[in-house]
Amino acid sequence: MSGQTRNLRSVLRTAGCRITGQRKLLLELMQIHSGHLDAHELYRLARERDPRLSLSTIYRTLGLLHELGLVNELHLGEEHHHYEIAPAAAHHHLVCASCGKIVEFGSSLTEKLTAAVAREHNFEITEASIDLTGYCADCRAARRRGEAANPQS
Amino acid sequence: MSGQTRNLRSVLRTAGCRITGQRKLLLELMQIHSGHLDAHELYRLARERDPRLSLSTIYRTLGLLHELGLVNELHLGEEHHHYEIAPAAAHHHLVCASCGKIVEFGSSLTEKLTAAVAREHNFEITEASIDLTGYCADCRAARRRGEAANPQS
DNA sequence: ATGGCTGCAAAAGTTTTGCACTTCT
DNA sequence: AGAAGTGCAAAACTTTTGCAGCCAT
Repeated sequence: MSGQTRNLRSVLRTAGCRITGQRKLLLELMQIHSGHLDAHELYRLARERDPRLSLSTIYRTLGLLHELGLVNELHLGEEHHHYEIAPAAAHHHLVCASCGKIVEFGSSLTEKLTAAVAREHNFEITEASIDLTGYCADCRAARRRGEAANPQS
Repeated sequence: MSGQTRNLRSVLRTAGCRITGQRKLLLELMQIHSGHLDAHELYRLARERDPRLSLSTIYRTLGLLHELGLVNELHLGEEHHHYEIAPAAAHHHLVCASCGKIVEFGSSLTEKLTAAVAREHNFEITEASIDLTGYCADCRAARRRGEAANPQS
């Protein structure tokens, strides 16, 4: 678990940033919940371990990590931002509208797509965000059985 | 111009909603500026014609139109929401990070992509949002000449 | 020791809501 | 007339900022 942690820390250090307890904690939490956290969720988790940690620190840290390219800022649902540790390989999101489950996917088609669009519109593309929404197999099955879908834990 | 307007109005009417002056105005503005407006921009434009119109009405109207599927809610930049009249054919967005220009694109590749992902993950996909960010030809040229990029009007 | 980082509190910005009043049908 | 819609003001919520003190380096 600490291989990736050390990696992230070294980027911070190289950038001339200090490795504080708060930053260590947040980095670790983002890795454990390798998924997609929003600021409040992260705040809640962090305060279980360090009750004095403030929401400003969350935002400042996420902003910093985002600037350094260590985390991505996602705009998935209708609401606020979500963040994820920036993956080495590009990937995108498939969201279940019923239970909120988020599945990551990657596909060679996505690269073909961005290349085609870049060529056609003479853009230099630096970021691609592909978010698909729909219903997962579980929720479709539950719906067929007349059950309510349960939101993700 | 009123062909599309009548179309939108009839959807409202069918849904049992009233056609008020405010709604007519907002619908018309969204069509004239067929592009991607945020709530404040729309508010500003609307008040030029009806200075009493309130921001709540903007949000309530956009929410209503969104529910009826007449407008899409976009989460392009980092900030607040943008809205656009829902196009008949799916299209997606290419945003210049320098001048803010938004280009719409559609591609048969996008449909292949969603179909492939749906099959692979056993999802029923209802919405696809593909947003590419980068630099347009103009801004790249300006940068080469050492000029600052001008934000879009 | 010193400058970056944090917590706190307050502000700024976006979106929602309660309520009295207006207006479409 | 009656219900849906609106304006206004206030609240809720997310995110940012100023500042005094703290702590990695």
